[in-house]
Amino acid sequence: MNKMHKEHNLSKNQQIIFDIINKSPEPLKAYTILFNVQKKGIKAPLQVYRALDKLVEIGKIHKIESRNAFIACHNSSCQVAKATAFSICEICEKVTEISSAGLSKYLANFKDKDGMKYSKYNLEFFGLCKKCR
Amino acid sequence: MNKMHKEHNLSKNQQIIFDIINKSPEPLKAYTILFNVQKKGIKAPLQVYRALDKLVEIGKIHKIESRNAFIACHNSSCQVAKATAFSICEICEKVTEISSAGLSKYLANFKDKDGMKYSKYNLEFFGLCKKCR
DNA sequence: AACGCTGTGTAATAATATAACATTAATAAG
DNA sequence: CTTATTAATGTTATATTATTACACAGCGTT
Repeated sequence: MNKMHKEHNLSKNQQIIFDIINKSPEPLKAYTILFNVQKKGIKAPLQVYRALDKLVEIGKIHKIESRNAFIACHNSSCQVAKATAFSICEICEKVTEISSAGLSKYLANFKDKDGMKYSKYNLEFFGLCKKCR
Repeated sequence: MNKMHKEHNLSKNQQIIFDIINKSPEPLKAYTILFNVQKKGIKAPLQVYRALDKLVEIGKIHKIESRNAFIACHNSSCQVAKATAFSICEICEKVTEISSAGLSKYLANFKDKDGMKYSKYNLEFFGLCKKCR
């Protein structure tokens, strides 16, 4: 089983929850998702959180830490679940995933005072989006 | 006394809570703080959260978003609570504030695809600290 | 069949954070 | 000094976010 890219066949719950996040124009919170999937038989928070955990792990979605919300990855299947950057509008709360080769290169190579490099990072920029300015 | 910037005279509750965070070698969570200050007459979560909000606002402490925990600012350059960077050890959970002129300059000047600059950012690096490697 | 692994279902509860309202302290303006 | 205004406090209740614990089902491997 030597595949370059392991295909993650999503399970039923994972697929349901991914679809909802993927279709949403804005980050969704866990309990918002729960509310939206109760008609599909997912009744308990844990069912949602388990799917979210897995989806984050495999890079299909990202968690916006400052908002406790989840957004689908649109970076052509972020093999970089480990290197995420977002811009967040402080008025309308619009969140956009930043994909900048320069930025990711800079951060991936960043070394601290002790020369230590890091395996993972999350960056959140805040400001006002075009509309809100 | 060297006053480069406006002194914020902390209120009673703010001072109590800042002292605890400032003395702690590790980030503290709101309810950990609450338990630790109940002997000093602070009884309710809201009293803690209000002090935390204020302390974050004036840059005396920072919130580690991925951990829901608070750490004192030891970086003379970030009286601005607007540009924060941390390294987090995924094993021992040690958190260190990064102060790198290069990094902060790079991020402060970062423009996205639309040429937009941001007023604020928070960056969290993850990896293993020296001890844990 | 027995095992290990992943996923599911359910109930209960823990942990994190805010709303609403009343009061008091500190500061600024007349 | 007095009043207006803002900042901080105290208290109760509640909202929001997330996990623990336990039972079981499906599937591929041994």
